[in-house]
Amino acid sequence: MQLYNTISRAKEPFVSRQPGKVAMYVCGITAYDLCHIGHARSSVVFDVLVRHLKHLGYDVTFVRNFTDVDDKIIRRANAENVTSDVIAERYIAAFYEDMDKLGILRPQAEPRATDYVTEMADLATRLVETGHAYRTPSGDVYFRVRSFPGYGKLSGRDLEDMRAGARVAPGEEKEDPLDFALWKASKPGEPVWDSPFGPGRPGWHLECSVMSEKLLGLPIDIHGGGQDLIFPHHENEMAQSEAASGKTFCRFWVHNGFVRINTEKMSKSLGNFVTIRDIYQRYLPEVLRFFLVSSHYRSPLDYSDHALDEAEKGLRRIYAAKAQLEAALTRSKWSGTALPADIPQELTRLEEAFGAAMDDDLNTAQALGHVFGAVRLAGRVLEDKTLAKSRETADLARRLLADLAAWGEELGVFAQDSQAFLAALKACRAARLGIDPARVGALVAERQDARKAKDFARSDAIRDELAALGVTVMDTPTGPQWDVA
RNA sequence: GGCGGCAUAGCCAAGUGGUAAGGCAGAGGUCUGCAAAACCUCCAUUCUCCGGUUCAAAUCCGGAUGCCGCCUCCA
Repeated sequence: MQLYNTISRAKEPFVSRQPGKVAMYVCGITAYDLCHIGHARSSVVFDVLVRHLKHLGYDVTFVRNFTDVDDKIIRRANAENVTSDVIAERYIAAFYEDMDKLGILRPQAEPRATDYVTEMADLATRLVETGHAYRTPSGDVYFRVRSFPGYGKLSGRDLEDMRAGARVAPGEEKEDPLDFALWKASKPGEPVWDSPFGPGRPGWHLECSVMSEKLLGLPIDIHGGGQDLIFPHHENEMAQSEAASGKTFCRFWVHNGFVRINTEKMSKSLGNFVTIRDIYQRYLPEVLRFFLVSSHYRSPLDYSDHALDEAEKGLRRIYAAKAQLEAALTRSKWSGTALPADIPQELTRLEEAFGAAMDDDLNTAQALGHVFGAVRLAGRVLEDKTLAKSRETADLARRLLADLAAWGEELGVFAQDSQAFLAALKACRAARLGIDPARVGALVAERQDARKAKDFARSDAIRDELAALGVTVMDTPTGPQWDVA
């Protein structure tokens, strides 16, 4: 497959360091608050990447960390008068709750920074010994940026440009304003560990360097995260790891685009974030996931209720097609009518196109276009009264269902029982719009009585009443069905 | 100030040299008591604007305009 590599700014053919095996590391969350849609996007993007690599036959070792020591966690812990680990545990549990509903597969390892403090101090020690880092009188340890010639190669800037940046303020004890902390001397009210540098705590960038090397070995195949991590986090990780090991740190750097709200980045600092839980109150988790995979992972994605409404409609149509295919297969007698050859050929084309889209830097938006192609194909065949009875149609329907399952496996959608999903969706939409199912049910029954009595004026009047509530009625061979308009 | 990205129909969104996927909305039709759903058909001679390269450009180059991001914690 082709994968866009941030460091080369180009799509490259993905080749793993070891045939058939992929070592992948993604920066996880800092556990200090509930996750928002931006976290959902990042998680879904790398989940889809893992799923696609597995589909291609790779044995994927996926590591995603939890940052459980950090300024923001400490601040929150102090505000609530509890320890940092209480805060971290709380938000890690919340993370799992949110992400499990989104269908995010669990990684092979989920290391926590606090379990690797000794190794982090060791790495800092090595860097000091080799001249890549230095200690300060107050007990901090800084990475010496100018000791690493490649600094800036990931984010595409050079040291002089960065130094010219007006907002880089020199730290009092730093040799260079760009030097960053590997170890911070202890301060009152902060978690503390012993180290060769005295009591303190590790800097943020160190944990990913240590845990990726320890759990995966260098060079790792894929390192992922949001685009906001490119600088300084990933640049610093790479500098530390490569300076210490002399090896390439990572072969493919993959970064997802931001979720925006009113064309601005959604972020904690701007305060314009919507939590995953906010969404779950009004939309099914799978709707959120479908929305997230409906555009390319590197593009900015504008969040709005309207966009989720559209995703919901699209997903509903696919599940409705799945239900229709399943219903068609319940027929007991089949005819020998031949299906026109172009129909299975069209499906073959769609199957190939889906795979090609996924192989092209995970083009899920294009892949989804082919899913809809299959949905239309299913409708076309099932709509034809003669073809619908054909044994060859049954074969095609089974193949379409298998395709939907396989495609859904890669994208992490379409896996639910179709009837259960459609019922849940209906209930969710009714609740969102304040529609009372009992009242609707009574009106539908009343309308059906009127229809049986051929009192169409009355039945149409009831339908208008239902429409005013936001409900549409469908008369099917098995009786009336209603849904939220 | 430095570095980078984006600009495609009413809305969302694929498409990196060969003549504009897909979804939503909309119009007409089939079906239906009428509808809805589903299906069929239609819906960008054109890709922010101005130049240039080329037989050929939404796609490459230069410029303009607008929006966004990173440079500070951030997926």
